[in-house]
Amino acid sequence: MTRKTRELSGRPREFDRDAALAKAMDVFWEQGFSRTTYAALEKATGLHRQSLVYAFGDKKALFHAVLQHYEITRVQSVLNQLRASGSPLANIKAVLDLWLNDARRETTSGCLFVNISGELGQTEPVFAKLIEQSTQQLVQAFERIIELGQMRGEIISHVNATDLARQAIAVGDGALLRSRVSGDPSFAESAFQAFLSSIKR
Amino acid sequence: MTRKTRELSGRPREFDRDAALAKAMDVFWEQGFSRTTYAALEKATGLHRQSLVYAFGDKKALFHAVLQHYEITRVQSVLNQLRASGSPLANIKAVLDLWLNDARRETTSGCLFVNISGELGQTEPVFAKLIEQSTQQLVQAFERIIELGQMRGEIISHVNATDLARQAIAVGDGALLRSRVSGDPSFAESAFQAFLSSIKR
DNA sequence: ACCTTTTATGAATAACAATTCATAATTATA
DNA sequence: TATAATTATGAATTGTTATTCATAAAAGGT
Repeated sequence: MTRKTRELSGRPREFDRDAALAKAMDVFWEQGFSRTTYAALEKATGLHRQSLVYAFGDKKALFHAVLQHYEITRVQSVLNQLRASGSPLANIKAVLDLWLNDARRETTSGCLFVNISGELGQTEPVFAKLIEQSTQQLVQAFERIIELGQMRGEIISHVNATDLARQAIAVGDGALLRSRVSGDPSFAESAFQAFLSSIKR
Repeated sequence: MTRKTRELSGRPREFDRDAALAKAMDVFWEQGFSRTTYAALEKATGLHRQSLVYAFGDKKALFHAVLQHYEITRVQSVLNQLRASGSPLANIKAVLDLWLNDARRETTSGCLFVNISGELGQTEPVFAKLIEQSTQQLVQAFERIIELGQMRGEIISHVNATDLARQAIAVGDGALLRSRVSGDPSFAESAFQAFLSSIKR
């Protein structure tokens, strides 16, 4: 049973829920779902496993909360960057730079959603749907900014904006994945460079 | 201990090694490494788990053999397609079509290497290196065909061939991953369409 | 002060999965 | 035909990990 807010009586929680979630997120980010153990979660959060169960439910429920936390803290910032005013190409470039930072990190490298996508596949519909929704939001935001860029003559217009938006996500996902496995961010740098150059008008 | 070839005496193996490997490959392809159990491998291959151990070694060794089998049967065919004579753009298109078939499959969807990349990360250097080598071969083959395409005027030449080659891999990996999670190949179709159109001169 | 509710924590348990054991079977060779 | 080597298969066993138990502690409400 997950307790959301403090309702009435009872011993107050000694730790910060979001801080614990952030620490747990790093573990799943690094190790995926199956390989993450409660021992690792205890070490990272400094909490007793039972405290995690009280606060978030079982392992799947905790992971679900982690995915939501990622969506709020990470995906949203990318969406904000895409929706910002200013030059469409500059906004896209800024997002690619955000992703490059993720590729360059030693631990928690790449994108949590990408890292676990292969592991989960279609076996966990709840998680798949959560990831899918974020992906669609990102595609839509890319689509809008690309359309704007096409209208302003910054971006090539002989390619469909929806297709270009999906390509952007695919390049991002694939490049971050490859850089994570190789431990070398230059793959992502290269791929992003090519993408930017090839859509520029 | 893995037995490679039939040397001398002893009871002969009743099953075909490569056929068993192909069946095992499908299980890992679908479920990844951690989630794959010997029960599932027994069911898929029709073999006793101990027979698998005799033939391939423990779970990691079996998985290693599976990865090599994938490299030989799948990666090589992509490489052949890229190195084929004929129009560079047509060759690239043919590879994207191969990948689309992988995206459209219900089971064993996507690319085995991509699917397990996120799960493994850098935790298993042997597997990471195997995947990395295949990736580099693919990048090189793309690079060559793209250079040729640029010389022939089929492909845009204001973008570096190496960067474009890495972008091609990134788009392929990312698109297959997204289509696998969503169960909808249209994402990959879209992304590939955009890639082809945007590199065409 | 007492009861109820919630959390903290050490310990137990239960489920599952990889590995190993033990034995029979099948072949080549001496 | 006896022996060594290898495989097939049912049955343990070992190890790991998520989950649950049990008890103490810390709050609010009456």
